[in-house]
Amino acid sequence: MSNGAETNDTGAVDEDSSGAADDRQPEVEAARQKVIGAMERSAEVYGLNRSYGRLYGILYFQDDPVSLDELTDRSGYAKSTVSTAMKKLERLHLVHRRSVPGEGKKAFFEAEREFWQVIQELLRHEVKREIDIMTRALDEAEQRLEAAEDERAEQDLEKVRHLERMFGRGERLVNVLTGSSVERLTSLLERLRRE
Amino acid sequence: MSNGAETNDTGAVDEDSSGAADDRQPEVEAARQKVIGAMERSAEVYGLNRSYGRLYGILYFQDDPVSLDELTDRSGYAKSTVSTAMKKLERLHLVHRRSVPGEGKKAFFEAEREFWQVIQELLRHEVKREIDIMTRALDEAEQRLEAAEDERAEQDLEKVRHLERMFGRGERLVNVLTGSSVERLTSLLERLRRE
DNA sequence: CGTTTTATTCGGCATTGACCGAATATTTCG
DNA sequence: CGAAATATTCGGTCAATGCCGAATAAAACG
Repeated sequence: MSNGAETNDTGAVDEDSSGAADDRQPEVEAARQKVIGAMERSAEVYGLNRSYGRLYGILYFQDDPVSLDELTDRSGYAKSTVSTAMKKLERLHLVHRRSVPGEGKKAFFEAEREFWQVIQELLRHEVKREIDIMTRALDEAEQRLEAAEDERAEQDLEKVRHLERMFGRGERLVNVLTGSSVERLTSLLERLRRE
Repeated sequence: MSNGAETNDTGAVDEDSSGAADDRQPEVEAARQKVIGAMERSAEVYGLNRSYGRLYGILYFQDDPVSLDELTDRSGYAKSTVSTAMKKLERLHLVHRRSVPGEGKKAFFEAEREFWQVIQELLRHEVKREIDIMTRALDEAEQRLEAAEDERAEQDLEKVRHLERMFGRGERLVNVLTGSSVERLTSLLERLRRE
């Protein structure tokens, strides 16, 4: 607990590129914390844990990959907590695990900073899988309902088919979104806005 | 607990339009349960509770608005649970609260069956609000960093601006999506696929 | 192959959240 | 306005989750 203020209480942590400790300039640190705080909030809203937002935020501002130990220092969480959090963040494609040549087994992490990339991966894997499962359930339900000749069955059938149409559209949308490059999609968006 | 099988254990619940009890045709009921089960799963995946998926599913298959008491019967949950669940589902724009003329205070609910509608409302309210909050945090961070003349600040500034660009795009996307009718967007999607 | 370094898993505690039934508030109707 | 019908809130219980530190496993190194 009391995680808000103790982020850099360990004092002289060696810094990545500029070489200086990063709690020197209080304004810079305040700016970072502002953004990281917003990320924590976002994480919470989108169904994740605040800690994930925090950890992602820490990574976001580091130029070079960060080791597990350094992350535990910077975040204030226990190593085990960070380890499991990293596993989840990796599954969400929000961070990447790196290994650094001279550093043995040590694991390093870096933030994926292109959100569109993250969204695409999520669509490709999680969302697509959900659509597939739903589609299978709908198909099976449709077959059962077609077999049963019943007034009740007719009404349900209509509703099931409505769902099938919507999920079909969803699937096509996902295909388009995951099949295009970021550039193509942004230019498309621009065109859209002007039309 | 044991929610899977006890949905219609109360026997003769009066049925809406067709007039017949709906656990007569086991095939029809099985089809429904298949779909409702998939909805429960989906709810879970998208960060909601299984019970919400279940309640939505029950509503989805009813032609006419359903009262709280009937929902309680059909779902097996306590009235208080259903009440709070409905409040949340309303906030998510997944169900609408209706009042029926002759029925006094009694509240009725019906499912919003057009998912795109749901998504648009969600974008318009929740997502937009999140984007706004993040944007404010980023602006403030940017100002602080512009004030501090520091090598460190430069690097952070770059990253903050990167976030601002991404969220700016996100906002424009949300605007386009919420500003267009379903028809326009589906036809657009079709065009997109063919290009 | 043992030792060292590092990551992961596990058991346990504290917090949170879901759900319930009872109590309370609100609305409608006579 | 009082009584009846209905919805909501509240306190409590149980399960799930987050987080920790210790124990274990896995990998790299000499």
